[in-house]
Amino acid sequence: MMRRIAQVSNSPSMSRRADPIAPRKTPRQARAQATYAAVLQAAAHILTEQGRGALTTNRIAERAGVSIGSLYQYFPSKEAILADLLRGMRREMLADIEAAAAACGGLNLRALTEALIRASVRHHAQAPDLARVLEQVELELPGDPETARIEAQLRDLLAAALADRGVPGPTVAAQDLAAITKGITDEAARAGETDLDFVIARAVRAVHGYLGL
Amino acid sequence: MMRRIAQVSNSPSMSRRADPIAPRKTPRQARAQATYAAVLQAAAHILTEQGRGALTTNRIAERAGVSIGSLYQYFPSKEAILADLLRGMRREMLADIEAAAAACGGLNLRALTEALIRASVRHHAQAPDLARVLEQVELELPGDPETARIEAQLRDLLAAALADRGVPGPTVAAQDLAAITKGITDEAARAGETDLDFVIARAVRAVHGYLGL
Amino acid sequence: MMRRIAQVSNSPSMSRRADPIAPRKTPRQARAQATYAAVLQAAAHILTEQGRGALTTNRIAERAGVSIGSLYQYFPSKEAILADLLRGMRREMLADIEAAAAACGGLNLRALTEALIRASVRHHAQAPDLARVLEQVELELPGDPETARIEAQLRDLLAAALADRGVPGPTVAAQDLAAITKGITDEAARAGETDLDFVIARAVRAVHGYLGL
Amino acid sequence: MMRRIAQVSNSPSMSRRADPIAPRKTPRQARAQATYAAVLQAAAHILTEQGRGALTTNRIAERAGVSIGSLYQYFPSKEAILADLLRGMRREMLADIEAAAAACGGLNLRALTEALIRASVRHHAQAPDLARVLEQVELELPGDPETARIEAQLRDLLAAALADRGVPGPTVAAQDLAAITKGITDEAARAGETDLDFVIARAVRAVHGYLGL
DNA sequence: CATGAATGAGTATTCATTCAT
DNA sequence: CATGAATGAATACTCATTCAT
Repeated sequence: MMRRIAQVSNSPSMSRRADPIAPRKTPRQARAQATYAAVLQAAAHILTEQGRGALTTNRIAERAGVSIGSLYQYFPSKEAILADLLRGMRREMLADIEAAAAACGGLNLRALTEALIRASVRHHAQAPDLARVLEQVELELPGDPETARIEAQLRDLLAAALADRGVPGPTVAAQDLAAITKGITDEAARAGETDLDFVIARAVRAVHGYLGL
Repeated sequence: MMRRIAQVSNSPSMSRRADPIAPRKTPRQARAQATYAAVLQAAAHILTEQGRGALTTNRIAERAGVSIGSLYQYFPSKEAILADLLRGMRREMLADIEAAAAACGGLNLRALTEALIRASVRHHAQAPDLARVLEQVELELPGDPETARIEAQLRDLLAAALADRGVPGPTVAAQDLAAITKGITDEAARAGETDLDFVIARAVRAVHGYLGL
Repeated sequence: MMRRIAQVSNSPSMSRRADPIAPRKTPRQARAQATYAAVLQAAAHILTEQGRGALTTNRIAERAGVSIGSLYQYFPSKEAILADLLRGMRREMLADIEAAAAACGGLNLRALTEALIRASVRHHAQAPDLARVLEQVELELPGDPETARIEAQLRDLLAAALADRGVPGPTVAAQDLAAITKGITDEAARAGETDLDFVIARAVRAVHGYLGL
Repeated sequence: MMRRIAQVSNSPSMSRRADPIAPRKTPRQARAQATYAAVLQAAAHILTEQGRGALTTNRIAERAGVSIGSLYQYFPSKEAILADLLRGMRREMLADIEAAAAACGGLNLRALTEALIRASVRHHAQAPDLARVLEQVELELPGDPETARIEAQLRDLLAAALADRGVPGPTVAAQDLAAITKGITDEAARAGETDLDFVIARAVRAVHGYLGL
């Protein structure tokens, strides 16, 4: 699978002081923007290459070519950096899936699910290690409302699309569809597979079978 | 899903001094056996109740009612404890699946896959948090040959069973079957589902669809 | 006890570059004066409301509505701000005591001491927290000559007044008079007392007793 | 004034885990006892010689000839060390004052107050800097119940003794007696005085005057 | 063998201060 | 002059591991 490292284009909008996870302040000047992005980039790199255990704030700052003090100008804690990466990943995923769904407006269930799975696998395949780590991290992180909102939107989008096509129990079906796709993709990545289309085909077969198509 | 905490009856067979993950020495006497098991028990408890971040060797020793020195008599490092837990979990899983497969000797593909999925979901459901954490841990741990061997056995067992019933590409199919089951089970656990049979039914539907049954 | 927050009208007279405690430069323009005063105000507020541990230069600047850079235009260091506050407090105190002493030109010892104690307690009571913190700070601060001069003036003023009325050992007596007043006032503030006149009465009784009146 | 550095014989009795100020665990072995005492000794030294700003945990450990890890075996935080020193000082003070009071069982008010003042000044004079710093620190520290209890005992002891001798408003009088003594002693220490008897005489004069003797 | 005291490298985070824009 | 981004030494505290008793 091809790799493209990170989703670093998050644009924090408000300066929320009390929240330990919200970004600390909005970078206004160009230099500040660069620092902000560099920190996220560096964190993503370290996570994918060395794993969560190796993610220390000093290491992030060093890799970002930035002082530890600068890092803390923009992120109130290490967890805030992780939360930001996760948020960015979810935002991208939602955008991809929304685009795919929009492009399938009038299509039947077969075509729709295939398109969604294709988008999903492609997305996961870009940075499978990062995705896996961030999903692990999500379980320990104090929930970020923005992230929760995006995830809810994703679930609803999927469930609505299935409901439109007359799938019974669309909520559970949406969950299982996502779970099947994720399961097959992760395991394939772990096994070192690189042929995306093959992975997609198998996920599609499982989902279509699950839906009785 | 019901919970049953731990798989603590691992009995390491050889004393391998250089290996940082292999158990340090075989406890032969009763008291030693008890200490050994208590450490694993304690580690499993802490992992499920407080998460990986809370797992410290001192805490394990305290919870096990053992001195930190004694802990290090039996395990050369914290990672060795985790590796031991993982090994135990895999051993159990292999045993369960082997039993299920043996009981299905002459059965057709439908019945076989259902039995296997049932065993697998049941297994995961016993201690889903522990399983999840240990699987995360596995990615960072230096591979333990014993664990690798068990996993290979599991894959081969599954692949062989599928091959026997004429499934094409049995190795990939085995991987996907496991991935689908794991994906649906994990996501169900995360969503807080407790109706095991419902989860099993959905996994079976997906797998049967995948296999074209 | 009533509270009035700060003594912020210090007007530094000379530009002494090498001294780490002397104000950095004389603000001549109106805006500069305002900035200078705002910084002192902000520092006093933070000290009284949140204590010395919360006094950071960035926080001072923020509260003063001034950039951190501007703060350092006028004060060479955080200690300089504290020294300036202390100086201001001592100046006020000297002014109050001088006024009281002047008003008592021909009075006898009883009346004089009572007037001085009254002025002193009143002064302390305006901002007891700030006074206490600044006195703590004084012990750690490299001595500021201006402040030292004011304190010497105070001591001399008191000693002279006592000497004029025939008190033997006027220097020691002056020191003790101040110590008694400060001791009783501080302890009263700490105990949460609010009746200034009661505090004054007790200090007067002790001092008069001490002086054999 | 003579100096004798520290009150290091505190003997923590119970292991109270949640309290951020209570000692962390009771040192059982001789080596542990030594470490515990060395930390307190070192902290007292640094406080008196370099002031509170210089009191860092690493510095304490270094001066104590102990690793930073050992320090944290016995004290859960830096504040706990300060609280322990304060507690020790209060314990000593209470013991001294109790002894003095007991020795004055049937004495009249003049003799009693003189004895108490003598004890108090002597106590303060042993380590006046340490006493001052610890009293400052007390204001910021989360209150330790043990310390509060001792201080209450001290106040009550004094008030009762005064009440016994017919002093009106014995509680306020006790507070003022202590305040006067402390005020004169501190200021004398600050002025560099070394003649304890002279200090005592002046405090006695003020207190006797205050009490109308 | 068991104990638990001791170790110290490593971690997240703060804050006084500088300097390019 | 004003701004605020950047700096990095310093701080409190943790935890895997060792070793004397």
